[in-house]
Amino acid sequence: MGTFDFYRRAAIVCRAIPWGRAASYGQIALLCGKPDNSRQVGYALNRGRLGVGIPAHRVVNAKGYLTGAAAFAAGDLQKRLLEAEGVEVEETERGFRVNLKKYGWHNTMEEAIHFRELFERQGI
DNA sequence: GCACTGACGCGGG
DNA sequence: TCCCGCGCCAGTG
Repeated sequence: MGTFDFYRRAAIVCRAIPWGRAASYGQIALLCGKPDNSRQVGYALNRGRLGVGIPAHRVVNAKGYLTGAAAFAAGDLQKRLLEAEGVEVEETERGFRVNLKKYGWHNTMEEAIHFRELFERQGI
């Protein structure tokens, strides 16, 4: 799988993040079949490589920090978008943070298999 | 090819 | 829990 296909997969996975939930870069990379490519997920979102209609505000780091907040139009836009979906965002010394135990997108085995088969069918 | 970068993640202390 | 160091990998000049 090349990087182009990886970005196509990432776009599909990101669009599947449920309303009111948050997913980590590594989690998305894993669902795309490349667990070591978490950094590429951040790169793709930052550079708009995943196309339009991507709920980028639902992507945070593994500890729940909104590490991509600076890339939004306003400093607190990502925070407000999450709160508008009912996701509590805590303000800490080290930045905004969400509790992934409570608001994380906890994937089931069926979900992971679904994506794998979907990518297989689409040849990506 | 080389060095450096970064919306990252993990394990150890 | 926090803080580091290290590994990771595509992109960039």
